[in-house]
Amino acid sequence: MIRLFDSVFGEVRDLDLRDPGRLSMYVCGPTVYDLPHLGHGRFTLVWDVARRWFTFRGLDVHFVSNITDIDDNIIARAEREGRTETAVATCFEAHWWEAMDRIGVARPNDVPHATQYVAEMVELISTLLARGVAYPTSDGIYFDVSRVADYGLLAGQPLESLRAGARVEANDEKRSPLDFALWKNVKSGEPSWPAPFGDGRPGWHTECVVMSLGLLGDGFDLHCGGFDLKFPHHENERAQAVAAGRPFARHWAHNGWVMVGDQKMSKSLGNFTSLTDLLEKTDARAYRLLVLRSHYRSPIEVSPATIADAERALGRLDGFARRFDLPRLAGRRLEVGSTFAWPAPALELYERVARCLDNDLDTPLAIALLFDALSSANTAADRGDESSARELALGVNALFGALGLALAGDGATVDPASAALVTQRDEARGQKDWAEADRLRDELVHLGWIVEDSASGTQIRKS
RNA sequence: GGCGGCGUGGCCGAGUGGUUAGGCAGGGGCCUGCAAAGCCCCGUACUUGGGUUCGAAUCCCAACGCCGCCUCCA
Repeated sequence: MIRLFDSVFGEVRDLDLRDPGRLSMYVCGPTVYDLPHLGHGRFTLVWDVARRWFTFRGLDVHFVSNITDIDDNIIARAEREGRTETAVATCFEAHWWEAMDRIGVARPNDVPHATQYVAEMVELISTLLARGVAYPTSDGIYFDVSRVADYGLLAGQPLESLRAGARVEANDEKRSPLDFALWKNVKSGEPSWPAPFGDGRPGWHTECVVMSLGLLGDGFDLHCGGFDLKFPHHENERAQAVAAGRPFARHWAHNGWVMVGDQKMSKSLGNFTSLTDLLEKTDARAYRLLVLRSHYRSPIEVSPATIADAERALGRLDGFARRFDLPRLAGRRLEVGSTFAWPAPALELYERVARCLDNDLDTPLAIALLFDALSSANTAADRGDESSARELALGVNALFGALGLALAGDGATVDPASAALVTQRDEARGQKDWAEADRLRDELVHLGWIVEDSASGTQIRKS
């Protein structure tokens, strides 16, 4: 049984699925008006890991994540740069997928785009108007939050206390500061779609509720996103579904954010680093390992120091993969646990790791167990027990693969000149000509190789 | 003001009422011609002050410090 912290109940609960064996999950995706930043990297990695693990455990996962391709920020950027909104969205969506590919985030089963669902949004807004839970103002259609009895469920506080903390908005026709725009009336020069209540464009909160229900159906299993989306975004999505009489997500899960120093990385603070920049100078797997080493609900510190730390740890994993010549797993493919043959020591490891991950995705504990197993395998190999060492190593590799972390066992191709130096060095060593052996090693190092001696002779790899 | 979270060894980062988290860095050792890799050992940590308990980093109370949401945000 998979258990996950549910944001509504504030506790870890059994994942109670709509259809046993099948899991429908929706993750709020990006608004494509700028390069993806580290926060995007974290949430996509967290939910990619979740999806991979659920799949590994045998669930048939239907994973949907959207692209918001129309909103104020896109319009503003288009205007500033003299491009069309479509051009801006297309450009940054391309950057998005490039980054996703590089950090090894598997593509969702469906990627709805907001602009493709406008007709359904218009329909929902019409329903809400007909039911009297939405009302027009001079600049659009608003949702009346007072009409949803349990508004504040996700925020964890009642409407009245939310209202007390809301900032005062000057000169507004809104009935409550908490009411939100379902539809924004067309302004000159801005893209718009026709609607019986006036041409315009949809509000952000309306997009996700329509797309999630549209692709996953009423009462889908799991709705995920960053903690900062819990309120008001998810609250408002839910409010619309409830007001329209449609069962919404059965479970809610939220991930912690990326910290820069002591502060949250956020748009308003302008302190974000683009994921694209990070990937320029870092092995993308290091970011995945960094994410895996802390719990998904905890904040993580991403800095040159923590990234470097993860890179060194990754180096150890890669050395392990080389030692046992492990097959490279976990690319675009989602692994399924039942397809692996688990020898006894590996099976025990799998069961222990599964206990951690099934329990609210405790990846840090799982990683700790995997590092322990790695040491055990090395120890076994050191004392000459090659076969059980290898069995355990294969298990470690399969489990890292399950989490989307490919251990790199395959070395770089060795050019003939370097290969010749290796041969000469082995000969020199055979004759105990240490001076010559050291000279040849220096030469290889100079060529950019890391030189390691082993029982089977000189091994080199790129540094 | 309301709601929520956090404070762990040099750094990152888990954790549970009583037995080793783990990684990285550092020190010592084994192995090795030397090195690298690997293995073994070591630092005996838990913001502060009370309390509950045979026993608390883990539960309760208080204090201090920090962060977040209530506005765009993943």
